[in-house]
Amino acid sequence: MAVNAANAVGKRRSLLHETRCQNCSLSSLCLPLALELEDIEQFDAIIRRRAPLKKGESLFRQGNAFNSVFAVRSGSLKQVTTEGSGDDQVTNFYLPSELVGLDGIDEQAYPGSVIALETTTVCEIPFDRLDSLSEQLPELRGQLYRSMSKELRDDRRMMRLLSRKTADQRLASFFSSLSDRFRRRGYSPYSFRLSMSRADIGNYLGLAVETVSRILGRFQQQELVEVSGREVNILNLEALLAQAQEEH
Amino acid sequence: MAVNAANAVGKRRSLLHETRCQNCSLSSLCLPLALELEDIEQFDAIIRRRAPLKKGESLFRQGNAFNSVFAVRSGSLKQVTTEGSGDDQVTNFYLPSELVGLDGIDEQAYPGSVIALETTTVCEIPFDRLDSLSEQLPELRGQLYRSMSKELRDDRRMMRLLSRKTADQRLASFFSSLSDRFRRRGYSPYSFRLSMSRADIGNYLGLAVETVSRILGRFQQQELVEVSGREVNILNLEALLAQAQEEH
DNA sequence: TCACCTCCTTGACCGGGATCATTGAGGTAT
DNA sequence: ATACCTCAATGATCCCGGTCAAGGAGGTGA
Repeated sequence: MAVNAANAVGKRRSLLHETRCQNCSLSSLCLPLALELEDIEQFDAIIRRRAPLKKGESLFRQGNAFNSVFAVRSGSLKQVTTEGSGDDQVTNFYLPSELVGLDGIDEQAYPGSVIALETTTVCEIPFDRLDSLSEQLPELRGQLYRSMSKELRDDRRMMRLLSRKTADQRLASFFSSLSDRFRRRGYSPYSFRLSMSRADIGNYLGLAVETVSRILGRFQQQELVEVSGREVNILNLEALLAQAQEEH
Repeated sequence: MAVNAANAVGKRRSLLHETRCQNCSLSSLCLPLALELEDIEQFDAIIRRRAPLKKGESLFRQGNAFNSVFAVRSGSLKQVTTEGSGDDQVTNFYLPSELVGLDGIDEQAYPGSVIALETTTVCEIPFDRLDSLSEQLPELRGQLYRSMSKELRDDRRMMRLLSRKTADQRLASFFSSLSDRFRRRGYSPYSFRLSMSRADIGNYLGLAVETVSRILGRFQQQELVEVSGREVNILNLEALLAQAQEEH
């Protein structure tokens, strides 16, 4: 018992240290992006630390009351919306520094479940506190507007992908986009591990799993990528980008 | 000349009268939704009146610098994004009270052109003024967050439509959604005029024009709707809704 | 009134990707 | 090891909706 208490204290301390915005390697991408050091402290003060989620655990479930948005700190998640009986739709993947839950503001409930694809840590940001802080900090407010606006833009891009692109182009886009997101986060844009299954990818891109498999095979023959299970090696990023943007 | 000047004054006066938020029949749907009367006046003060757009004229073009968001006052518009050479994509239709341009905040440029589908009037809301006003008026800020959040949610719904629904379901959804939007605005949910062409509808829904035509034909045979040119009569809204939501 | 648009409808055909079915491969508990 | 399970790859078949082609239909200007 005494040991447990000591552990708990030690754990809390290191957790606090690890998770202060001031020390966070993601701060140049995350919400506090535009803030001065002293403002970051204010922002930091409203953030709640969360125990890491294990693979498959949900951050929240569809329909849960909306209270907070979350910034991904490490790991990754998927957003899944269920309509009717068992017809799931993966509507987003979230990587570190990205904001989860913004689409719940309007109806004060989350419109989809968000599920960890691997061990994942997030920062919880109670929305009412964020809102009132954004009253005092115009930069924070601006950053919040920008985050939502960017998500809108990304959504439009996704719609274009879903309504106009072939299966090949969809996968090429998907890998290009992942590559770019990893690059921005300081990881290798050429070599990474997919945290989502083929089924998730297919569902997200509006394709059958079989199609995903087949096209990955084709991409390997064309020596665009090298895929082994969930390990991805991009061999020819330019060609992949070209594929992705090709006219029909 | 004198006559013209008199006309101009008269016109301006009536325009002012017509377009004050306090008198606007849309205020219960529009941005000032949550505001007290005196706050509405503040909000009203930052709004710029615009000359009506004629059919086919653009409110702004893709790539134009972002300065304002716009609230539709009457008429309707489409948002079109062009990528590469000539490959247009209709990403949205806007009806009265809806906000246009929110997806331009992030990159300070509009990601698509917005074009009037008929004679259309809009209220221009300079974003920097809106932002600073939102600092003083928490309700306005909340409403702005909600608007963006709602658009995110609608986008997710659209993605689901594009990636999982059959052509029939897409058109059923489209008509249901239009019907609902008209109802909320106090128009008949059963009988309305489409301001967009079949080509626009097809493009928006990710379908060929021919498919749109054929399915409209089928819907008429099934006595779900009655369509003559752009006049629509919904005969069986329940069945249409059922179609739209059907599992696969 | 006629020619000329643009928009819409309808028919015939074809292909990309879904679906169904089987096999392989990796991971884990017994 | 073995059995079991989930995930991925591959083959065979089918069908929805795209594409191509050819008319209507309505609107507009000379």
